[in-house]
Amino acid sequence: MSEELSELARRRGFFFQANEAYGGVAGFYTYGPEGAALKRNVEDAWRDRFVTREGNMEIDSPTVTPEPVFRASGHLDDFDDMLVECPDCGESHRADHVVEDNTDVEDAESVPTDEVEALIAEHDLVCPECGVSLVGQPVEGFNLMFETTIGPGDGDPGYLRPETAQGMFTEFPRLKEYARNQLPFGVAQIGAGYRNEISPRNALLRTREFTMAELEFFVDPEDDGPNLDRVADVELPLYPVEAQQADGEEYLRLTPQEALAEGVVAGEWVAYFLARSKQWFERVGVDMDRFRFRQHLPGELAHYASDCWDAEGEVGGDWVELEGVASRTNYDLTKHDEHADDSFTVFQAYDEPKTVERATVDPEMSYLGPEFGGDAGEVADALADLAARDRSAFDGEEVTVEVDGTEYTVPTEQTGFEVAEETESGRHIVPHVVEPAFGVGRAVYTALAHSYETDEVDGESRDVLRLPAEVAPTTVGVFPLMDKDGLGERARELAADLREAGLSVTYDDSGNIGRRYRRQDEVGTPYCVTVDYEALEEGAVTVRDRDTTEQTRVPVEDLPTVLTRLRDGDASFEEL
RNA sequence: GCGCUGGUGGUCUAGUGGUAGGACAUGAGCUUCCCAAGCUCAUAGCCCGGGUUCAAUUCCCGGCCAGCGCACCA
Repeated sequence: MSEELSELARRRGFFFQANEAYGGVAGFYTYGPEGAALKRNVEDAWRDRFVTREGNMEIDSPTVTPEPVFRASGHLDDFDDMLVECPDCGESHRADHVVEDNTDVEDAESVPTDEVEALIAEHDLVCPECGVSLVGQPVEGFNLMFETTIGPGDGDPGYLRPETAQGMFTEFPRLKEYARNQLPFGVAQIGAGYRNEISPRNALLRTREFTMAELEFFVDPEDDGPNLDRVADVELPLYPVEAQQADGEEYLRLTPQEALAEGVVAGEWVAYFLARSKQWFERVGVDMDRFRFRQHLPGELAHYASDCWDAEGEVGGDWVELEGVASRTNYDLTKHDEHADDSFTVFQAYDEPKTVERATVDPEMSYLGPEFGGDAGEVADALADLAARDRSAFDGEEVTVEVDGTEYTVPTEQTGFEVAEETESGRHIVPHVVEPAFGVGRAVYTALAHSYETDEVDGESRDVLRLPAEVAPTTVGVFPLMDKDGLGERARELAADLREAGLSVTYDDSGNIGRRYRRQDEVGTPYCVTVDYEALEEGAVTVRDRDTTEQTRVPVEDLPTVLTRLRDGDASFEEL
């Protein structure tokens, strides 16, 4: 199955290994003419669904990203695996796991590699596979991010982004302004991501450079969720943790409301995006009989996620992850708020301003300065913290605070302590994020695999890609029945007219008519138009439907409208 | 990264220590004309490097790539 599909993909120009003229390198693919058109159409459909129709905004941020961003996001640490190889059997093991499993060391992942080597020597650890000693074997860090240098010389370290999401997070301070500080709002991006996979596999399914389409949807967790009535009729095939642990293949088929009511899905926005995702996958050609949402097992969750559902499609007997809908909580924005200079919060006004009592200090610095010298500033900060935390500490004559292990005692009258009423009109919150993140190449591959069929027409087998008309690389093939008696000229003219009307058109006059139909079947062209003698006389042509191979006559002047409606799903072939 | 298998026109393949044959596809011509028709002609190939040899696409070693399994990982 996947072999046939790869062969078709190569032969017909959907996708193929990149740089083959130089031997090629694993994990990189070029989309050929058909594939690039298909991919673009899939992306356009995604943009239509998750940007335009949701009222979200789209950005386009750099792929090269400076190191501090990933230090903040956690990718520098958490995308870095320590590997140690057995000298005897050659197995590679996660060095931190070997240490954690055999010593009382916890969180070995955060220990430097040379110390991990020392730990292995100290405890005389052995290969979990064959029992040979690992002492003296080098422990090597392997970070899945591609590293680069920004600028000349040593420059600044940078990385190719492993996800587009960080672009939405790092630019959040400006984006929230564009959203006029109103939650919820969503920011989307379609673009390349990079992961230096140890072992790229399965054509487009695990590559080192790949296109993702990600939506970061920022919400106030205390606000109401989406209007689920709009997706009330969508049935979600859910495969929750409990079902997986019971080793069952039983899926729950629930609407978003039911899934929430029964506690299967925790978040309203997650439920909403699962429904929208399912609709979108169906729209671009994923077979709903080979589709499910699988909940991440606890140990499977990424470092930033509290809950995650994967959209999966079955290809060749394996389930392929197509999308992850993750609750990223406020992890990322909080991290960037800590590490970066700007503020990653949104001011949420209360319905009614609140009056609160607040304990504050206004220390007399002309006293603290001479008394504590260079530590005076920190003492003042400590007093402010203490006031907010425990106002009773200021009841006596003196107040004592601790800074870096040293105690400082200050007369209360010098602290400017007071309890005052303040009016609060709102609060600054760090929004939570719900993230539907799609692998575009995986969606394209799965749509191809699910569309690919071999059937029989008049006893002859034919390969056909039953891609939805909306995403098919070419919408219409135009053929002269024969290239003579003016049929060719008329057909070329018609092809040009249809292109002018915005349709993707292929012209073909080579070989007999049946062969030309089969060529278009193989690349998934949904409609073919043939110019015959009657067309010259009556001004009507035959339109042939890919899936049924049936034909009907349509007046030439109606053709641009009819074909456009067919492509956009505003009409069906049977209605013609 | 380890193991197994493989790498011959665009695609799929046969075969050989003396540089290769087929099928499909593609292009031209004739013919035919609404579902892969026929004939003629044409284009086009032994993954890369090293070794053995008079001679390597073939044998050996290494590499790269692919598929699968393991490991790793979204």
